[in-house]
Amino acid sequence: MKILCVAEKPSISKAVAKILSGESTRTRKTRAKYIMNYDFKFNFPQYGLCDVTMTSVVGHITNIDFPPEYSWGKCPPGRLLEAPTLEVVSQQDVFKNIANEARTANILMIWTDCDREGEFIGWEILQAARSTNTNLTSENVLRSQFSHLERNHILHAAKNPISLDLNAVKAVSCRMELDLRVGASFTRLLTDLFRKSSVANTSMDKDKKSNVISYGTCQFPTLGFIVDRYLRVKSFISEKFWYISVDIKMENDGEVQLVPFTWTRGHFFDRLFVTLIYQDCIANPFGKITKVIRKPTSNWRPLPLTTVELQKDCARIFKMSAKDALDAAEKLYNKGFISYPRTETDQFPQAMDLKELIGKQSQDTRWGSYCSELLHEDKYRTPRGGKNDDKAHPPIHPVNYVNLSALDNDKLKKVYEYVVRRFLACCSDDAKGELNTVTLQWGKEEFTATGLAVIAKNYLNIYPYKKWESSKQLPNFIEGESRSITGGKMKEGKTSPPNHMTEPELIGLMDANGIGTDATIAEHIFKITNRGYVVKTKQRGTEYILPSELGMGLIQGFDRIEFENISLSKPFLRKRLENSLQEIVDGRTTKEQVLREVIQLYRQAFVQSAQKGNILLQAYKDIIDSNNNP
DNA sequence: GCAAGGTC
Repeated sequence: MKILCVAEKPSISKAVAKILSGESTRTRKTRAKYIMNYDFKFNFPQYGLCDVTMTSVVGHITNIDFPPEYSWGKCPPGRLLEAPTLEVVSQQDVFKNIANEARTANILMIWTDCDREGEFIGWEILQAARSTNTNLTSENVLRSQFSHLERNHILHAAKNPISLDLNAVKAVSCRMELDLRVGASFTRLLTDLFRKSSVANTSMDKDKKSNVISYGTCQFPTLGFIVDRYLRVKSFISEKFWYISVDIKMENDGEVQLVPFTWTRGHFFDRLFVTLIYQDCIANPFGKITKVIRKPTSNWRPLPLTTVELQKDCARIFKMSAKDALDAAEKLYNKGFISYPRTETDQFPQAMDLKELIGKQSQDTRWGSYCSELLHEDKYRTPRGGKNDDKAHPPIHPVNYVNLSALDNDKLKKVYEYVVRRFLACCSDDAKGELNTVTLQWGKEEFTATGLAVIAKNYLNIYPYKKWESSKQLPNFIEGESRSITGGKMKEGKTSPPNHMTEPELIGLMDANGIGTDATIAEHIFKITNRGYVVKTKQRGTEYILPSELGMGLIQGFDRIEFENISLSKPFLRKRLENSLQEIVDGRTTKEQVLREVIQLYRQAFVQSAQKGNILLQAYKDIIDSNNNP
């Protein structure tokens, strides 16, 4: 019996082959870059001792496109919403390797990631295998389920396969088709429209880095977030507010200390209202300490690391772009130093031997002694678990030790050190402190003062990326005592404008709204930058993302058209599609149904956009004019 | 020359 196993990426096929074979494989090179075929024997309970070939693809091997008669310029762009589509093999060498190896296989076992895209890639692999071996049918195509590479987990997966989830395959093919139809039709429409307009042509050069004005179902909501924030900052009007604050003068060992108390009611925008309350208060020369509470508090260690968190933190701490952070993580992964960097999972599988991983880091001069403390002084704690599990990859963690000096560049060093420290922090205890809260009653109003004493830094000792420090200690107040009010004032403040969009905030928004995935969020930001829709600028050390004139014009133009039931610049439609895809997976609706509904919506929007092209152009011209004559 | 999704 011969079994062909195919994984989604080379690293998985290598690791799985190593586990199943007991480390004795014959390795064959292939014509496809990065891909090896591993031959070995394995005893499957249901088939006995089998000849196994384990190989992989490198992500998708096919893509969807239009036939040549629908290429750019050959048909009106709107036709692309209904035009036939083709499946094209985009990775010939990879496809051929599968086809070759499948010739003599009795069984095909799919080892792609256990997520939606993985299911589709599994289906692509099946097509490649069937191209030479039509005996491979649903009867003898198996799908193994695994979410990490721990030995027993993989052995269990090999022995308990299920079948491909065809609903998931349908859902992905639905997404692909919609993204292509909508993206290609609107891109051609916009590009042709702006090219015909002379004003657009002369003014666009400064924004333009590419000669295409692309529309994408992820690009535009991303751009929309940035424009939205920009407009909120620009149209912000500061408002005055009023509040009461109290200082109490205390003598502590001969030293005079002013203890500031804050009003529990915050602030009000009505000056007269605060004035009346204040007048009521100042009638009393004394206030009363009504409550003194000391209670233990903790500062929680971080959750296990996801891609989105890695990118947000690298932007915040090291000022790296999301793409640079992911690229660096990718390199570290390919060298075997860290685990797979694209994951949504923020909980470690129970069976994973985390202490072994900590042990590997003990040799480091910076964090090695901390590792020893964790392992030998009973300071190790099982990491907290978050709510996310992509069922495909564990959280990002260090796999092997490397000395920072052996890494090529600064970005690699920073990201590796961050991943290690984050992991060690996860395996440490929360920081502990004591929170002291004193409540003061003055007239009818309540005020509080708080003091924090950090008692044990614990994880913070290894995790310099977060600050949690003791505040000035409060003097000893006694419950029930009266205190003279030395500084009771009514003060004025004003609301401050929001900041422009930063990359970590944008990543957070995209993640929360389902725009893009862990693997693509960075690319979408990169793409709209490259298209000239947004620019990054530094202000006082922080990098902000601002819309360009073109980016503003596009979003405002689409908003001015006011489509029915749809917004091309907001995230709702993508989120709705995401829900529909899940319904396809759950069998509550069909791919055809979703395609019909969504295409219908976009067709209406397309027709209107084509008719009202002048509105789109005018919006852009208006932005340029207002910037020239502010 | 168009998308978004995998992965190197």
